[in-house]
Amino acid sequence: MPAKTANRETEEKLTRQRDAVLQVIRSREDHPTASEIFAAARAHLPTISYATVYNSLRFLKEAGLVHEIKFGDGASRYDRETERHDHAICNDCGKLVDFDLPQAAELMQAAARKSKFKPASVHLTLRGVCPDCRKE
Amino acid sequence: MPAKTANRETEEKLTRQRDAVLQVIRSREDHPTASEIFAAARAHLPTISYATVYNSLRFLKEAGLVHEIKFGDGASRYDRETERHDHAICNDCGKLVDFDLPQAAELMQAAARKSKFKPASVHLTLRGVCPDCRKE
DNA sequence: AAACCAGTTTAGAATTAGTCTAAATCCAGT
DNA sequence: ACTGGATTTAGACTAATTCTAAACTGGTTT
Repeated sequence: MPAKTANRETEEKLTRQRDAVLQVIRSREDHPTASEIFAAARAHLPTISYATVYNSLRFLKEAGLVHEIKFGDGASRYDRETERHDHAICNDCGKLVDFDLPQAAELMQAAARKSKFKPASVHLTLRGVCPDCRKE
Repeated sequence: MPAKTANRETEEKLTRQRDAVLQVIRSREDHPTASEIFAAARAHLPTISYATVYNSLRFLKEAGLVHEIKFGDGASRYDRETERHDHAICNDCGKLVDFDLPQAAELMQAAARKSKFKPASVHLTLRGVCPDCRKE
């Protein structure tokens, strides 16, 4: 799947700083925190500030170009994958992996029935042990 | 379902402060934050400190008497329900509701297959609009 | 009962993630 | 070049939580 492209209006507002932040996220397989993104963006744009990283993340999120993942444990993480998907977290090493459960639509209906909410989205989190940690 | 009772060892260590925190959580239908618990516990035990509330919450969590819910938005919330269950969050008013999806065990297997993790637990989050907000 | 000790509580300092503010800078249109 | 709105910057600020070190408990031991 090719990376989502920005629409006209978003593209016009994609300043050097915002683009640097976007490129950092797109260049990584993992899910960096704001502070990791800040460090990596500095390598390209040495004067970029912390606040600008946060501002850029908000902008990119609202434009639908990146996805924010919040788990209780510390800082938000950012994901280049913007389609709906689920997450697995390793209880040993903390690794965070994306996957997609195709039955999500049915699940959402089932959850809506149980809770009486009008459904908008569902998200599933698996906790367990990742393949690497399992070997040891 | 009756409230889970503490085992012998836990019961011995259930100091006045820890018990006050537990009673606050058990007395509420909703999911209070640490600061709400602190305020309520002070009503019974005027000298209890913030740090003790946090220490007590950690103790109770480890003893399996309360459950911590962390969503990205601000403070952790605490839940008297300690059995596995899912959550629905209202996008309008922020209300947090418990429910249980009986197909959780199958879901966990499906998620484990997709992610290649050794599964330990699953948790599902529905976002949508709660019945109250829907009326308006 | 005085001394002791491990565990607990207390108040406040420290830490972390993220937001806010106000001044400086940038850039498109005149 | 000049202006105005949006953006960036550095640093102050806030909120949630953890840490620290001293004081306090309550149950033994002498």
